[in-house]
Amino acid sequence: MKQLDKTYSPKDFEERIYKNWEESGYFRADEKSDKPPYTIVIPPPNVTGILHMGHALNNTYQDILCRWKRMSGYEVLWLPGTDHASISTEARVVASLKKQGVTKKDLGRDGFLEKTWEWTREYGGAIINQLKKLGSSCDWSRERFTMDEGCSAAVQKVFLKLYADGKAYRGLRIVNWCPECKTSISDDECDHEEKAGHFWHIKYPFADGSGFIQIATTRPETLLGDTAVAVNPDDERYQSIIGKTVILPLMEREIPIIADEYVEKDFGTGMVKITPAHDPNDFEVGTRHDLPVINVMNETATINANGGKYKGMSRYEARKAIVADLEELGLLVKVEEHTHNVGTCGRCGTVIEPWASVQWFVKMKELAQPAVEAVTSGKIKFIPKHFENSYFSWMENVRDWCISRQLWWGHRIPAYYCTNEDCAHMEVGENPVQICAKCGASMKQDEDTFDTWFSSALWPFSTLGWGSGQETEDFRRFFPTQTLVTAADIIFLWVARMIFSSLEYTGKIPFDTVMFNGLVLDSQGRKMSKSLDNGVDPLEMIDRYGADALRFMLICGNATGNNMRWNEDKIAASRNFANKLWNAARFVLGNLPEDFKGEIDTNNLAVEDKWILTNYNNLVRDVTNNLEQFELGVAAGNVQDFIWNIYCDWYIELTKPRILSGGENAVKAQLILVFVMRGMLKLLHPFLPFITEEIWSAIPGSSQSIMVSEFPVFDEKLSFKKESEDFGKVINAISAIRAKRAELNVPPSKKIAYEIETASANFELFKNSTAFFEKLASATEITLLESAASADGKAVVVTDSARIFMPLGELVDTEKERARLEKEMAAAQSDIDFVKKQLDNEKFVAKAPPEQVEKAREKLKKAEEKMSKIKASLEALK
RNA sequence: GGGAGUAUAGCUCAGCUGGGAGAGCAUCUGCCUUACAAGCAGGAGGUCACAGGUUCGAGCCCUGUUACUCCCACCA
Repeated sequence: MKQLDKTYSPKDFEERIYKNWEESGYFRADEKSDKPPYTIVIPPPNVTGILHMGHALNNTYQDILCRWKRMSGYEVLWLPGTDHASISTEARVVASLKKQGVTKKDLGRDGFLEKTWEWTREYGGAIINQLKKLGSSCDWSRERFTMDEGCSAAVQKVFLKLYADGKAYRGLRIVNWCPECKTSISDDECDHEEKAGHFWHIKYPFADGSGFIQIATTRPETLLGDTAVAVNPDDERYQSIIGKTVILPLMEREIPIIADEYVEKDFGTGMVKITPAHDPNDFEVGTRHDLPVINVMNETATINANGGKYKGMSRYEARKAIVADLEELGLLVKVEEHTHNVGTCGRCGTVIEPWASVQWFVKMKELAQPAVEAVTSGKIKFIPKHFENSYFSWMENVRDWCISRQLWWGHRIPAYYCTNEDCAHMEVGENPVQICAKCGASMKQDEDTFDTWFSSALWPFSTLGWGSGQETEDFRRFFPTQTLVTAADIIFLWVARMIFSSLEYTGKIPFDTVMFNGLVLDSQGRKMSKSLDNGVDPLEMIDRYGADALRFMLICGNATGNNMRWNEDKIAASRNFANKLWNAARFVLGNLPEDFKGEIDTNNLAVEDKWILTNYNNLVRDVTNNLEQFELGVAAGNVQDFIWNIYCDWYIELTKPRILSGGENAVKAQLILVFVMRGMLKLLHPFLPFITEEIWSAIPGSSQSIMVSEFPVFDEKLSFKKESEDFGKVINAISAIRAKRAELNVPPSKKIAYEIETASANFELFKNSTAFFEKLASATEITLLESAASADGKAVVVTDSARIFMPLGELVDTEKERARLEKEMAAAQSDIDFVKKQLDNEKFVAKAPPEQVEKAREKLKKAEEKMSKIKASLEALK
């Protein structure tokens, strides 16, 4: 039999245990199993990412669910993998190349991709090993990567289908352009920062020389691309000038004054310069009025040839120069301070330039509708439910999704264009197209790749073999998946897109429940971030406290979806709990006889055994309930409470007299101790997988891992309501004695003979509990009495079933006793008053549910019994 | 501008469909009681943000207010 070390030292076994699990194949899902499936696909971390607290929390949730379901008879597949994270990875490779003085262009597309694959192989996988340290029970044999063959095939298939259905289209649109990353990004990848700026008021002269109009702008450099000035059609002030033309300053271009609803009459001058190539709203106005789109910037946000003499300047240099020139011309009316929100690149922080360019889009309207329905109908549940609101509002206002990115690291778009500009023929297809079918010129593949989220959106089914040409066993077996666990910040980027993608391509929901984990904030309630350098490293915490402690700290006492603050005291407390369990196990297992074995006999149990079994059985019911409701924090709290406050503090202590006496009685107690320990270890295993496994393996008769043992089920045979309630009287009596002794500063070493006055029906119960009073209340003996004894020189404590007299001689101060009893009497009286008031209220009796009324009556009865005992005690004092 | 979350003990947070407020940590008192001082026993500590309302009964439901946080939109 294995011995547990004297001290709890998770470092000594966590790694070893994980290795055993992996080698035993317990993580592997069997696609041929006939158990019901339970599938979770991991939110794939960036392939070059490092484990942070958010991952730790998110994966702990998933692991708890997987381990629980695995033990509950499901064929569990937790499918892991990583995301190629195109823009992020590409940016990092570009940055590292830059240090060597090399650019993307120097290497060329193929060279760059080769370099990036190398990089991925070198740094990828780090996070996978870190997930293992946490205890994650992923099926590593099925590990996937968004750019592996299968996922890439799915991306191709989806795009071809979208194109064929007319749901993917290519067009000139305003996109969020990052001049640093030199790519478009979607609205969802765009952050907004409040920045101090200016409002420049500028005069545009009428072409006919009849004076000026005045517009205001925050971006004067876009003036170069103006193709109109707009006013509101209902604006009385400007009726007469609609249709006239003005001369665009600096460019000397004649542009019309148009009328469009988009313009707010009351804002600024009520006149807006229209720059279709550099503002999304202006672009729409331009489309309505058929205005030319004049793009004045290059991909680096420098002014291009359309910008006249400003060509070559950066957008900010041009802004300065233009303002100066306008001033010189006397066309600058005034400059106001103005703070406004500026879009920035979510990746690099550079100010976004709205930029007209040709991109691929997915039409969203048709896709969104069934995705909304899947959630309103309850086919997909969000936990907590309120996150549905943001999902719906996004879906209802969704705009077409720009899926092309001007990046090389990613899935290249399978579109081919004729190099003959006059022909401009385009083909989209699986196989490369070399020669233009129309004009015979050569064809060239689109240089762009897909948005990373385009492949992530397919993750729940692309990873299971969908798109490989035929349905795979895995896909049939494990799709749809069951639970998705993620943070709420990617509801739009990811969750929503998985839902509509899955419905569109597989015809099924991707998962039935989305469970949200909150954020782990720093101790001051701020987000952990690189720029603040306030992140707490999970690996360091695992190193110092163990993975179990970290997991428990993240889960226990936290409501699903709520943010939490990091606090190191809590992880220390979690470690202490593990230590407590460890030592309990050392005591229980350390005292077992060599040949320990046997079953508990439910027909031959001591009352305290029935009490612990009943409590344990209730725990099984409660924890199962909690897990089913996704209340993981409550579940963890319940198990902890049972182990520490019931099993350790009471039951182990209660069994000590039997254990120390040895023999048959000891074994009887040990059977219960071990039975309950096995059960509670199983209940705890999803939360603390390592320590439970380590202890489990030291229990005689454990032939296989706790991971594959059966999760406990509520068992009517283990419920002994009457005896359990009876034993509560003993516990109350012992507690009352202890409190009294503590109050009077009586050390445990001072043993006392107690007299217990109680109903004769309780005599046997208390008599059988003599050993407990000796052990837990420092009694030499107890004497049972049916009626009041003399209280001279005795302290008296009252429970609702007994009065206990403690001869303490000089320690007892009669006056103090009287004062205390009077205080207790007042408390009892207020109890009685409270319940009486309720019961005297006819409306309460009439309207409250009968069980509530009954409960109140019970309460009153007990309170009155207690009152009479207190009164008797007071009498006795006189 | 729109939406959401949070507000409960000194601190961090629980509190399920309404039935006299809970935990952990910290604090105080007493204990090395042969599993555990990372411990044991006992105690103190709360107008459940504020104001109304519904109800026999509100921390919980409704309305409004305040403070903090987050998301969406972006009036040039």
